[in-house]
Amino acid sequence: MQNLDGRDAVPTRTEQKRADRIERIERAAARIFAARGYDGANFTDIAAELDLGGPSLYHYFSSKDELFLRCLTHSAEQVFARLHAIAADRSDARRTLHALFREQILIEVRDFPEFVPLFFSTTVPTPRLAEAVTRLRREHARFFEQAARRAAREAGIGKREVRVALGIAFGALAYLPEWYDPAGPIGVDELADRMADGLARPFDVADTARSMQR
Amino acid sequence: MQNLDGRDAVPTRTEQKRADRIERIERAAARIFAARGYDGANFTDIAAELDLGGPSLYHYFSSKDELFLRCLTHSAEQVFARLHAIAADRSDARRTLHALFREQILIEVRDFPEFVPLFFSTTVPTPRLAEAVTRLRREHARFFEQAARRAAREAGIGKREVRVALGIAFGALAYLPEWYDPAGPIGVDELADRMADGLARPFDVADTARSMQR
Amino acid sequence: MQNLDGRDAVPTRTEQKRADRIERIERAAARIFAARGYDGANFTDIAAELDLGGPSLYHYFSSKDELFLRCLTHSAEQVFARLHAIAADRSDARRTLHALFREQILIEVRDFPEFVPLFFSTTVPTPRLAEAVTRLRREHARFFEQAARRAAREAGIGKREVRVALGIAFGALAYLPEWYDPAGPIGVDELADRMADGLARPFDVADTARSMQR
Amino acid sequence: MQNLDGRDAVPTRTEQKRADRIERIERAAARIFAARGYDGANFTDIAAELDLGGPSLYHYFSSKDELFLRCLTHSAEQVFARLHAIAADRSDARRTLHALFREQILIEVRDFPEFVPLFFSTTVPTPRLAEAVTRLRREHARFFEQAARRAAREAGIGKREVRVALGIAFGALAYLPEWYDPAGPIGVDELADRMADGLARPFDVADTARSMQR
DNA sequence: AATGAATGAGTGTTCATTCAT
DNA sequence: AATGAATGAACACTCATTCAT
Repeated sequence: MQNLDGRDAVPTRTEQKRADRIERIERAAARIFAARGYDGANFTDIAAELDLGGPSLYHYFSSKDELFLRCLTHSAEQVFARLHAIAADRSDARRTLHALFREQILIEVRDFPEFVPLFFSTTVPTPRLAEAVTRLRREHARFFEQAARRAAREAGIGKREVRVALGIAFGALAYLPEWYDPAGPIGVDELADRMADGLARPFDVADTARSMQR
Repeated sequence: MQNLDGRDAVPTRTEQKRADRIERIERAAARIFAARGYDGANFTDIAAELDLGGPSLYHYFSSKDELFLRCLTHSAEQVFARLHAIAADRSDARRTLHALFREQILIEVRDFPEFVPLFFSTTVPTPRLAEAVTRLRREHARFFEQAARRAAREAGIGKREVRVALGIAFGALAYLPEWYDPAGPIGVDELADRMADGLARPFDVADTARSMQR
Repeated sequence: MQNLDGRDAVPTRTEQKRADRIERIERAAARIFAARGYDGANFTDIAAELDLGGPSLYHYFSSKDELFLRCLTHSAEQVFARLHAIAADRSDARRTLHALFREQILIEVRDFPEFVPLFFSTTVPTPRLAEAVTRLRREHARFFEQAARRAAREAGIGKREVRVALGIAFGALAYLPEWYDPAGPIGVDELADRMADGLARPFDVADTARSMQR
Repeated sequence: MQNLDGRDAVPTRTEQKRADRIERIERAAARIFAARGYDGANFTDIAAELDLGGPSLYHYFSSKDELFLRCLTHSAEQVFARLHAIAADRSDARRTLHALFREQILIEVRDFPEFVPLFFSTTVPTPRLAEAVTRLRREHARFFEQAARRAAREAGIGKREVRVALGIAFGALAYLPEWYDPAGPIGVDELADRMADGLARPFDVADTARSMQR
C-alpha cells in the first residue's frame, strides 16, 4: 500500500476497521473449517460465532469457497514465511532440513493448530479449492525438498531414498495433531526435537550406508 | 449363524442372495466414500452404481451412517486379519514390526486402495462414526504397538521414543496414498521395503544409541 | 415410443402416471409463469398449486429454468402444429396468411391464454431461455413470413412493405391479450375476422397500389 | 415551486444540486430497468452506474417501487407532452391520427428507447405499479382514441372497427423495438411513414367501405 | 449527503429418509 | 425386493431496506 511518493500509505480508519473485521472472520472461519471440514462447516455457524447473521459475511467474502480459500492461503503464507526464514540459511543442508522439520512441528502443535486440518485435509470439494491446495502443497513441499536434495547430495543418498524419506516426513507432519497432545507427557520442545531427529535421520551419512540400503 | 442344535445353519438361497447384495453394495459404497468423503458421497449415486434406486439401500442398511460404518468395519476387519497373521509370530519383535509395516503398505497401495480414505479420514461427521473410528484405530494401532513395545524392550528404547516413532509411522501410513503412485518409478515392493526400513529404524539397537538420544 | 417391431409401445401404467403428473405440473406452471413472469413465479407457489412441496418438482424437472423451458416449448409445439396444418395449404397465399392470423388469434384468446405471456414475454432472465425464445420465435415467424412472401410476390409488394406489415402483425398478436376481453362486446369470432382482415390488408393488390406507396 | 407571494421561488443551489442528482439517477435507472426489467434490475447496480452506493438512493427515493414509478411517470410525461402538441391540432382528424402514430414511432426508435420497455412491460410486480401503469396507459391511449374517434365519425366507421384498429396499433407500437433495428435497411423516417400509413389505414374512407366490412 | 454494516425475508436447490405400492 | 413419489430440514446466496456514523 504505497502512495505515489513511494511512502507507505496510512490506511484510513474505515479501511483499518474493515481489515480487522476480515481478519476476525477469517480466524473464526479457520477454526470452524478446521474442526468440521468444508462441508461440515456452514456459513450460518461461522457468522454466529461472531454474533453476525449469515448473509453478513458476504460483505467480506463473495462465497464460502472464497472464504475457505482465504483461510487456507493466509495460514499458508504465515507458515511459508517462517519456513522461508529458515531455508534461507544455506550453510548446512542437513541442519537446515532438521530445523525446517522442527519449525513445522512447532507451528502445528504450538502456534497454529488450524494449519494441518486446513492444509492437509484430503477431501476438497470444489475444483478451485483443489487446485489451490495442490499449488500450495507443492510450494510447501519445495522448502523441504530443496534442503533434502542438497543434504542428500552431500551424503550420497539416492533420489528414491529421498522420495521415500520425504513421503514419510510429510505424512508424519500431516498426521501429527491426530495423536499428539501438547498437554500430555511429551512436551512440545521434546516432541520437536525427537521427531525432527527421526525425520532427518535418513539424511545422515553413516546411517544410510548401513541400514537404508540393506 | 447357528441353529438351536449348535450346528452351523445352511443359509437358504434367499439369505445367500441377500448377503451377496449387501457385499456388492458395500464394495461400491466403499469406493465412492473413499473417493468423495462422507459428505461428498450421496446415497443416490452409490445406489446408481449398482443400477439401484436410492431408497433400495434401506433394505440393507438403516442409514447412511450405518452404511459407512459397515464399510469401515469390514475393511478394517480384513486388514486386521492380515496384520493378525503376522503379529502372531512372536519370535523376533523387530522383524515382526518391520513385517507389519510392510504388510500395511502393501495393503494400502496394492490390495486395498479404499482403506486409507475410509480409515484415516480426519473429519468424521457423526458422533457414532467418530466413536467407531476411534475404537478401530486403537485396535489397529495395537498391532504395531505391541510389536514395538517388545522390540523397544529388547533394544532398550524408552517409551517416549516409541511413541514418537509410532506417531511418525502412523502418519506416514495414513498419508501414503496422497503421494505414492504405483505406476511411478518406485515399484510397490521397493516402496514396501524401503519404507518399512525407515519406519522400523528407530527400533534398531545401535541406531538409537547414537542419534535418537543426542 | 416404438418397440423393435415398429409398433407403438404401450406405456406402462407408471409411465402413464408420471406423464400425467408432468403434464399437470406443466399446466399449473404455465399458468403461474404467464401470470407473474419468470422472476415473479416461485417454485414453492407452483408446487403449492398442486398441493405439493417445493422440492417435489425436482422429481420431474431439474431446475426452474428447465420447467419454464418445457412450458414454453410444449405450448409452442401445440401452436405450431395448428399453424402448420394451415400453412400446408399452398393454393392461395393471401388466403392462407389470413387464415394463419385468424388461427393465431383464436389460439390466443380462446384456446390457449398462456401462450402469449410465455412466448412473447420480453424480459427473459437466463441465457439458455433467451436462446430458446429466439429460436422458437423465429420458427413461429416463419409460418407467417412464408405465406406473406408468396402473397407479396403475387401482389407485387416490396420486401420492406412486407417487413413493416409483419412487424405490425406480430406486435398486434403479441399485445392482443393486453386489451381484448373475450367477455366484452366483441365476440371471439368477430375479433378474429376483423383483426385478420386488418393484418392481411397490406397484402391486398389494389390497396397497396393506392395507399401504402404514397 | 412558489413562495407565499405567489412568485416562483428561485431554487437554492442545494435544491438545484438535488434536482440534478435525482434526474441523473432516474436516467440511469430508466436505462437499467428498461434493459433488465423490474426484477432483473437491482438497486446496487443502478447506484453503481453513478458511482454511488446502493443505500444512497434512499436519499432521493423511498423504495425501488417508487424509483420505478418515477422513471415511468417522467418518461410518460415527456412522451405525453409531444403527443399533446400534435393532438392539439383539431383540423383533420385522420391526419392528426397519422401524425400521432408517426410521432410515437419516432419517440420509440429514435428519441427515447427506454420508453417501450418501461411503459409496455407486461409483468408488473407490485400492485401500486400496476395501477399506475394502467392509469398512464389509459392516458396515453386517449390521445390516439380521441383522434381516432373523430376520424371514424367523419369516415363513418363503427366503434368496434375502431377498437380493433387501435388494438392493432397499440400492439404494433408496443412491440416495435422487438424487431426494428434503426441500423438496418429501413431508415427511421421510412419506418415512421410506412408504419403510420399502415396503422392509420383503417381510418380511410374508401378502404373501410371495401375491405374491413366484408 | 453518503455509506459501511448488517439483516430478514425469500429463493432455488440438495439429500437422506419415509411410505405406499 | 424394489422403487416412484414425496418431503422436511438444511444450505448458500440475493437483495431491498434500515441505521449509525
